[in-house]
Amino acid sequence: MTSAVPIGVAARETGIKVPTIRYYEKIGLLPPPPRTPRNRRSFDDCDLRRLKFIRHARGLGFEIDSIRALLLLQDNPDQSCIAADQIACARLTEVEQRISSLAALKIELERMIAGCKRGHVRQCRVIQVLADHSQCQNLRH
Amino acid sequence: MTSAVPIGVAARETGIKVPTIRYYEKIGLLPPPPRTPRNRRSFDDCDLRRLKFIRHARGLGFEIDSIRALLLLQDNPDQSCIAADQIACARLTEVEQRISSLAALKIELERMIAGCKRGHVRQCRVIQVLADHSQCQNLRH
DNA sequence: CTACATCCTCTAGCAACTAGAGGAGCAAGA
DNA sequence: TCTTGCTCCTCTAGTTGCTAGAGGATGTAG
Repeated sequence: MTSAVPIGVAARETGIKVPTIRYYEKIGLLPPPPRTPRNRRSFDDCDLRRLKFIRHARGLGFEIDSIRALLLLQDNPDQSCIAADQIACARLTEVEQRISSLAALKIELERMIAGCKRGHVRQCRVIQVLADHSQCQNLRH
Repeated sequence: MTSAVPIGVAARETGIKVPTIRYYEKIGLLPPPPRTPRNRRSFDDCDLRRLKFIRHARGLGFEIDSIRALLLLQDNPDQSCIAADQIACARLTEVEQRISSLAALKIELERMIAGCKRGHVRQCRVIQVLADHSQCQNLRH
């Protein structure tokens, strides 16, 4: 009903910036929408749904290639969804690893900052720890 | 004593790849080392320490510009170290924010995956949630 | 009639590297 | 002697996911 909106409206509705929408079209995430006689892109509800899907997935940190795979699955609803599950699981693993490595960094940074007496650089614990990795508790980085 | 090593050895000692060391020189993080008569870079202990400092800071997620500032402080040990402290604190805040947003993503991904019955894409919860943001508990992303 | 908004295309830039082309010098082995 | 292999050099272009800007067309409002 409301279909056929220009790119600016599509951007407002989906929260994706205008150049980014064009970029998604260029890399083939979004099928090229039809053009008006004045050569303007004209997006329908289906395009908007697709754009929202992309935005949501990007918000969850999925890479463009994963999103491409997820969209392909969405386009073929009779397929098994094991692939979608795998992509989501892989992303979950990534997120878990990232969280644990950031947690370690947090501890290191806190130790650094706590040790700093706010005097001269010569005695600054932040600089000292950076200069000498062996002063780190956590050896993973 | 052991000074004056070529770039390959410097790379091995510091754990930074050869092209990356050249890159750091190019962007001015590392002063251009002297060359041998055969035009080879020759790194001394001071360069190696600086490279290790950079590697450690990169490992902690500091951006190049922050590292530039930290190195400048290290080069002037009589200055106050408040600036170093501020850079570290800013990084800590970033890390904390990143952790909490990743924690939210983790919950969302887990909910998604738990809801998936591994049947057809048509009923796949992963795809459904991506397609409809309102099904998300967490509205931050 | 002019200002403003919206759209179009195309190119170039960001961070922080990484990969590859194309070339040189030197030592050890066949 | 020749070849293989290692290290080094410079330079350019690619990566990811956009973002910014140039330069131009068209429509509407005042």
